[in-house]
Amino acid sequence: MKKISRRTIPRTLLYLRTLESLIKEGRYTVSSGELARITGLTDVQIRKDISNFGRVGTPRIGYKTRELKNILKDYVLPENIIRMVLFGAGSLGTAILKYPGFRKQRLKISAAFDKDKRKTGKTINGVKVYPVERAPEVIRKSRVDIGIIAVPSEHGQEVADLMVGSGLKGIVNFAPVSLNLPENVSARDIDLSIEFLALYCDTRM
Amino acid sequence: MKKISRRTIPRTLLYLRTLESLIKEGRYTVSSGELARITGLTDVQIRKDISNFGRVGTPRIGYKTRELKNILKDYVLPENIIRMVLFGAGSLGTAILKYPGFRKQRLKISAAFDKDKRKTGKTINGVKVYPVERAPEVIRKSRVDIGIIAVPSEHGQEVADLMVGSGLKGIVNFAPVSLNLPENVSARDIDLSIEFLALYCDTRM
DNA sequence: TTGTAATCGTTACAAATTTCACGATTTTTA
DNA sequence: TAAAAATCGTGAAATTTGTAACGATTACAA
Repeated sequence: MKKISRRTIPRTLLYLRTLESLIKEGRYTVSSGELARITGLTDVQIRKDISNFGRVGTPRIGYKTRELKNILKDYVLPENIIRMVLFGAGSLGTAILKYPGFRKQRLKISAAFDKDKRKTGKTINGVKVYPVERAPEVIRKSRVDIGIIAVPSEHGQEVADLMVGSGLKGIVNFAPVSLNLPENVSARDIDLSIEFLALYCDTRM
Repeated sequence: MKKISRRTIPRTLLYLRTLESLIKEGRYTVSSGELARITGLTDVQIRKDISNFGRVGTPRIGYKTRELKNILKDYVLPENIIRMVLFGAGSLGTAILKYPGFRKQRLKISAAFDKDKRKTGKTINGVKVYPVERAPEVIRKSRVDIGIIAVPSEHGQEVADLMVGSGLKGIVNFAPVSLNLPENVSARDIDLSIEFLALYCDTRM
């Protein structure tokens, strides 16, 4: 299995999203050129990315939407559901729990945790909110893959430590703080202020 | 003014965040090595990024936290407040309206818009929710820089068109759909499913 | 059946980004 | 005062990423 370059992965997920939308519209085929117009990337890049996954297109026609979707899925989607847990049932945490886009993807939030006793015990969008103390136990019991940090930044590190201690290997961190993590744990930081300010810089150049 | 490479901008914003935190702890100086340990980047990359902004460090000492902060600010933060508007006052929109990290940065949401008459008229965290029809008028009146899309994906494009029509030059798009935008409008897409799935791929490699 | 147009896949090329290596500078210490 | 230690800044090398060019392939039309 060919090694896939770091940046092609999110692009491939984007192709998948696009293909699913085209399939829903009833489209049977699509060319790299059209995918380029839709996604804002270039046709060459799309062909090159797809060539990682084998010779799958047909000259003069393009790609069969369903076939390409299935091939890409093999590389970037897991066979089973990805189980996630969420820390922090504030407004951001609640928004994540209610996010409708996870259902189609194979993403599922198994449990949520919060420090605040007024929030624990509730169920938000079908997900139970436990007190943080129960996190290690609940995580171990249900084979969780990814943890989400949606707590105030001053508690980010302690929550991260708790996750690492419970065996999680992937963290998505919405708290605007740099986490100190062991080598074998992957993280993805989403700092809204940085996203917005970076966009602002883009508009000025 | 030297041209700053695309990827150094978000890193510079990260340095700024880190410096502000160090300053709050009372630190006067910091070395590239320590910034590297905190942020997870390498010391060379940090020195090289900073060298874009002039010779500001002192050998054997490192960087003065306040001085470096002020210099970086000049390059990546605007003089004035950045005004933003939000489309979609659902749970994600509400979370963005309540996001506490914007206050320290120079980011301010001036107004929100929603289609749903049950949501309009309210005020969420001090921000008034208007019916979408009033968007062009409100945007023009208050010199807005950036628009945020937090509506269901099937309405993403129409909202984007409305934003472009109202003169916005930057869009942050949380809807999992590719927007068709004119050349002169910058966009940043944040698709939560893609973020989570990409992280999952990272954990498997 | 042959020619033509559209599109893919791939090799070579270019650009951007990161890493390396090391000289220069400054503080501290002997 | 001279040597040592720590750190910066930077040109060059290496790597990664993206782009261009173009031959190969296929469907379709004449």
